[in-house]
Amino acid sequence: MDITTEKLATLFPGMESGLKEAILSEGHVKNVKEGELLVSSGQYIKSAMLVIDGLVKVSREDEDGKEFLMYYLEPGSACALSLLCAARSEKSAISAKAVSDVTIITVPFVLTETWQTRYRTWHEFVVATYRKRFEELLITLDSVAFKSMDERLVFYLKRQMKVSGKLLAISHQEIANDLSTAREVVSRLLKKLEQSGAIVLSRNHIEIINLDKIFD
Amino acid sequence: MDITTEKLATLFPGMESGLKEAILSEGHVKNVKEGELLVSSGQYIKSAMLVIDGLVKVSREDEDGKEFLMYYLEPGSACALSLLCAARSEKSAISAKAVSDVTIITVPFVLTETWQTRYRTWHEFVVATYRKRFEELLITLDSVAFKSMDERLVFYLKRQMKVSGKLLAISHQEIANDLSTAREVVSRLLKKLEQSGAIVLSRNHIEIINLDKIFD
DNA sequence: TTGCCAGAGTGATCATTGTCACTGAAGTCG
DNA sequence: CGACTTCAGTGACAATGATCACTCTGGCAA
Repeated sequence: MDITTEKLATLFPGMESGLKEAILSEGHVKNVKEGELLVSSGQYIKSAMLVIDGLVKVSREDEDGKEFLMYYLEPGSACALSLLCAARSEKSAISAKAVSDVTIITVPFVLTETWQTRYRTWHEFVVATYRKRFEELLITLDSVAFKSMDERLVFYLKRQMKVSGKLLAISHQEIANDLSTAREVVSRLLKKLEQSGAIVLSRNHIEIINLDKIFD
Repeated sequence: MDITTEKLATLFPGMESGLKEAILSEGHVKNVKEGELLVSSGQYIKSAMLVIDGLVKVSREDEDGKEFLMYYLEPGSACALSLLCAARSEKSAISAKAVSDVTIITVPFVLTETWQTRYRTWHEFVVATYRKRFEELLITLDSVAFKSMDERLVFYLKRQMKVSGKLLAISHQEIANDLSTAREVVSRLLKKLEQSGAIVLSRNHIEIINLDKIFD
């Protein structure tokens, strides 16, 4: 893929032009096919990653393989983890997976560290990224801590709708993984939502009609 | 309380001396009594807060008053929230409470923003703080997402022990709040821990004997 | 076409947690 | 010393979610 300064300007509006040029000249463009992992659990990260195209799903995994959706990264966002590099974690770890075909730019940390002082807007970008991820993580935490499964499912479907529209090509099993529960539970709750008219179920996909009537 | 540059140097080892002087001259020292709130839920934050003395408990609250322990702030740490200022949040919010008598230094954001460029070590401190809180939040999230109540309780007691020693002056109700569950549940599980010899229960306090035998 | 398989639906049952309704027990303050 | 209040213990029961054991269905491949 060909990435221009204009493209970067649209994705990262606040950045000064010198920084954008540096990203283009120093960064490595990388394409990742749908379904592949950008970061697998337990791996060391030594580059910052900027999402240019596609959708990235960031999950947490525990020691025995259970996983858990944290948030999605859309074009114009960076992987905070790559920035914070929580690498030496003991038990649980993080994985990033391409939901669609994805294009990213990677920049070694050695370089981004020098950017911190050289480019004011890089620093701003890093702090904004932290803030954004922190907030998303808090929202995720809220839903786990305070909500029951049916509410969490509705919340999940709303989030899915935001990133991929009203027609979701996703299996019950996958939803169950993201919510860290069992497929049967998801099936039953989806059935209830269908009966209430909020969604329509078909094999391998779910059509969202209206989730707003459900709760709040 | 009298705060010297030496005191700051011990608490914030990495900081350049100019920054430490700036903190002393520009910051406001504030004492908060045990049990009082530094930040109450839903409030706007317009200053950074550096913890000098005492222990601060940071919790999340949802719309109907249920709360939830996020992490503790010890001397030498900053409130990331004050740095990220997630103020405009809709439903849930954050509160910070003094567990013991606390001394903090507050610095208006207007000032800290200029520090970002003026003092390299301030920027480093901010990023390190983000990273630290993010990791702690992830660990909290793990325990909620993957663990059952008895495991979470043990995890909680271990964390308490780290911040306040083997003798915990805390009621079952308070533990229940922190874990976002019911007092009865906590009572029952504590009883089980006592029977297994891991702790000793008394009125208004819990003595920790050995939590290591319990789970891994 | 037939057979196979992954995804989905469902009932039965169990374990965990939440809720209710109490009883005691230990301060504490007039 | 009562009278009150707060904290803790406990049994009974409800509700939620996890697990097991199936069946059913549509699509794909041999």
